[in-house]
Amino acid sequence: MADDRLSVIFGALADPTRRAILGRLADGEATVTELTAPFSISMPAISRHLKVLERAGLIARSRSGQRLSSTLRAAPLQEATEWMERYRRFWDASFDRLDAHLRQAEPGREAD
Amino acid sequence: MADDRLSVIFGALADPTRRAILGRLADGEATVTELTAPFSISMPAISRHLKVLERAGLIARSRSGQRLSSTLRAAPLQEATEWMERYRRFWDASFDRLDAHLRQAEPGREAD
DNA sequence: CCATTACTTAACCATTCTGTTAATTAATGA
DNA sequence: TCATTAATTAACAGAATGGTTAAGTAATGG
Repeated sequence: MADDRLSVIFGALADPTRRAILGRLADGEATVTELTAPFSISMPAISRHLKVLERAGLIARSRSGQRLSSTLRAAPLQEATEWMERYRRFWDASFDRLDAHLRQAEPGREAD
Repeated sequence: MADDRLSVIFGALADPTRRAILGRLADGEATVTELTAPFSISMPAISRHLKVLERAGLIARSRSGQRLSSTLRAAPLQEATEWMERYRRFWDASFDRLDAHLRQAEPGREAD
């Protein structure tokens, strides 16, 4: 995967296990053991998913004794959303001028 | 990559070349040749990027004679955005109740 | 028809990803 | 101090990714 910021963020979100982990963390911080429990994969596998999420800035980790807790950090989701905003006009009801431009560019085709 | 819908969408967005292609298509449809021009990679490589985008529903393709045009389809971005909405409260100013819950879950830690 | 243009498919290669099990490190607590 | 618990690191395997060049397919136009 490319190592630019958005690629790292989208890449982190491109895995259902990692998205499920974020879902769990929305209910509050959790240890690696707790995050492993709901899944049928090994702890080392979860450990590496957490590293991917951490690299993307989607979680922060803090040790308290033996336990290593992960906390959700949603700022990167905002970055991702902001990137997508650029395309919002393509799915919005207010399609207007641009829609016209596209139709004109290939007159024979209708939007599906 | 997992083949569930969101993974396919996020996976498609996790590559800078593919995001650049979407950026180009925001200005109107384009042929494979036109999409290849700005990059230093081969046409077969672009062709496969387009397949990935098509699988994600991010582009639609239509042949008109020899030319095979790609058009932006932003609906999947809306799906992705809707998934992220679930986490909006974590980056929003209106942090309120949830923020309190998180602080309580690990009293010794402050949000960064 | 036949050369050219537009694009895809095939075959290959290197790298990265996701999982495994086994070994290691670090902190606790009896 | 030493066994236990929590988690990471190491070493490995298989599949997926992203690029290449070469070959194949399809439409055009002279």
